[in-house]
Amino acid sequence: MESQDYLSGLNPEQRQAVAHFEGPILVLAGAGSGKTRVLTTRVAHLIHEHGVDPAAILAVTFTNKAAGEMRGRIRRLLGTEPAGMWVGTFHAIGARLLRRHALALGWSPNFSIFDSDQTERELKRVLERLGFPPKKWHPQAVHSAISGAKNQLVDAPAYAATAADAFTRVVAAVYPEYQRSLREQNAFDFDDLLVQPVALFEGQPALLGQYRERFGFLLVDEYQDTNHAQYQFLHLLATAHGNLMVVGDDDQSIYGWRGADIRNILDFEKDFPNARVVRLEQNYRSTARILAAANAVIAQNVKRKGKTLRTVAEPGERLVLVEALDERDEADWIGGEIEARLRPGSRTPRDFVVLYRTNAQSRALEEAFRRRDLPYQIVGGTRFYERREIMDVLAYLRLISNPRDNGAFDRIVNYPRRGIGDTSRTQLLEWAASQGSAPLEAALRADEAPALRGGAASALRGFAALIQRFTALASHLRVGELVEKLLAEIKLVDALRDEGPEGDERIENVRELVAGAHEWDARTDRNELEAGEGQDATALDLFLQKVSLLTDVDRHDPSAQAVTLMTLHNAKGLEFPCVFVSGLEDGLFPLARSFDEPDTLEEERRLFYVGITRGEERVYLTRARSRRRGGEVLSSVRSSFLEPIPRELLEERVTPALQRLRQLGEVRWRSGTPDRFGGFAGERAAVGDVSGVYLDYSEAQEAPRFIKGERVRHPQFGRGVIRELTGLGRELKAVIDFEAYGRKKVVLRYANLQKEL
DNA sequence: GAACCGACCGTTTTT
DNA sequence: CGGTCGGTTC
Repeated sequence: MESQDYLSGLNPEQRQAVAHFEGPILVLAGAGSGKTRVLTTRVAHLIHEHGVDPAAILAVTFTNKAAGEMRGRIRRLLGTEPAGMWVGTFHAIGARLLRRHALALGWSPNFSIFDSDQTERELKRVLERLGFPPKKWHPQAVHSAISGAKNQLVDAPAYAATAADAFTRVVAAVYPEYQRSLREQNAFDFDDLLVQPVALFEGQPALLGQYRERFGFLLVDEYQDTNHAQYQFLHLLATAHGNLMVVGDDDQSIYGWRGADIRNILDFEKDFPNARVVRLEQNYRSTARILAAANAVIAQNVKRKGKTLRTVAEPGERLVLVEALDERDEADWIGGEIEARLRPGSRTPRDFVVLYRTNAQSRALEEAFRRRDLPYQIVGGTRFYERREIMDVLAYLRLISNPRDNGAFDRIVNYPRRGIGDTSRTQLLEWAASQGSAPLEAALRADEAPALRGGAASALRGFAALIQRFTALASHLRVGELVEKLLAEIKLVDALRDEGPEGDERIENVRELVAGAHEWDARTDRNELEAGEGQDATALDLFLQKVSLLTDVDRHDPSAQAVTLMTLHNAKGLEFPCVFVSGLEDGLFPLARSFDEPDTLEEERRLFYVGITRGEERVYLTRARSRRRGGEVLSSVRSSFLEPIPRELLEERVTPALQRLRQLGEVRWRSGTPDRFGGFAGERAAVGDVSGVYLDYSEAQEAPRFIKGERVRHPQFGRGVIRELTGLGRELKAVIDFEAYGRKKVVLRYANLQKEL
């Protein structure tokens, strides 16, 4: 292969980036500007032209799937496997490092990775143990506080030093305990996969030196979404030689809420003063009209590096702006439009994607698609690996792999039922704690526990023996065989069948898991097992760690003949001929809470920008006049995000149902104005559907109006300050910090609040 | 020890 | 509205 072969198809800027050899480089790559191509081609170029050893390259991608694709494309460019190159997400790379060096940190290589669910269960246990009622201090909230701290590389002592109010003091107490119990269980949470490698490197300069030497070239995709821990990780490795290429787009930074720091990309040139900067502004994906709309939207943002996408593409069709009656009508219209455009040979279901802001919106769409028999695949929402039956099987596997995983033990000790109830379980756990041993160990010797009934004790022993037997099997069986043997042994399918109708779907899911395990066996050759990951990890360990890091997007199959349904967040990096962005209503998109802070509103807007720029040929922007949200019907106004789009780019339509309604004339719609309630724009309207006639029964608001931050007096609780206002009309609720009673939520209709002057 | 039933709660996005 | 949790009952 000659380098001009793969360089010839590139534009000058792309070529500049690809040809860059040593030193730091920032590639600001607009949507659809061919950044994946630049990344992969540069890797190929490094290897082919500069003779860089593939093993000296570390490439970070945003999803596992992207990692696989990148490796594949490089292989095709080179004609050989880039052996030894590391490609993966930050989390996967972190897990890989930890597997190699777990012992140095006090973990062993068969560690469990706790997902949010397991993390929150563990936090709940810790909260209880420390005497904080989990009802008052939500494990979820504590989790997000700890997660935020970890992503900022703030450890437990540092956190405690800054804890100021009641909540942070609780977190400060929980954090070290939680960390201790992770270690006790030989487990890491997601955030640890980023934080612990940094701790490892910082604690062991010699080891860091080895990796610095090994990874002479680093490449990072989606750099705008890195958080501080990831930043630190990269800098530890890259600062010495400076051979770091980061690719990203500040306009597509959408993960601020999980700690991503947009400053990482904005300040790259400060971090590396000698950095080269290349801008990719030529878009190859979308029509000129789609691009013009996207540019108009993103131009509203203040905090950006500033770039404008160009295209030589045709103007294309105008964007279609659709107004529907409600979410059902919206979904139905979308389904109808897709159906009408399906032409075998040209448009097929996989050409379409429907995007939404919140997962809850998928329900109406799903129903509409079912009614029409349109094939669809939902990405996200209830994830495959979070389904109960899957979690159950995985809990078995996790316990087999890591006998100290107490969460897994707890989950399956009595599933399928083996006569071990809460009482026996509690007794066992207490006894185990008093002995200082893990529950599984204790179960093995359950007959020595004084408090346990004989029946329970022997059931526990049987269970522990079963796990032990499979632990032995795991060292030489392939994962697929192991799972099948396990399922037969515990008779899970029978248990599921007994659960009645929904058991069938669960059985299907379990079968899918088994198939997945076999597939994984087939793809993972022995070399990888032996060479890559050290002697101590079994195939099962690797499988589990891999599975824990899989995301929904990884399971998305773009070749399946189905319409894709997913959140805007999940759509990053993907493209489709036809894109629907739904729910464009103030309060939903942008989401109500984001109105308060300009930064958050800008992030929301970037999300919209991401949505529009997914489209190649056609973009639809849909909204509903009223929408059911959590039991109440809200009427809403069009999203303010639509305003900057020039009218001549748009074709406005209404759904047939709304059309009919308009012809009936004279309907009093009291569309809500962005209000002083600080919350959802719009007001509650009781909408009755009587043969297609919608009536507005919303009530006059007689209650005095309150605003966020206002001082009020409550007949019972005394003085306080309004912190949050939610719900509308009669359902308006306020979260108030009372001077004497702390935080309470009250319904204004009943509370009889007075303004405090 | 398990099944059923009612109360309550939350509702952004994800590795 | 839907799901989870806790309590009650068999």
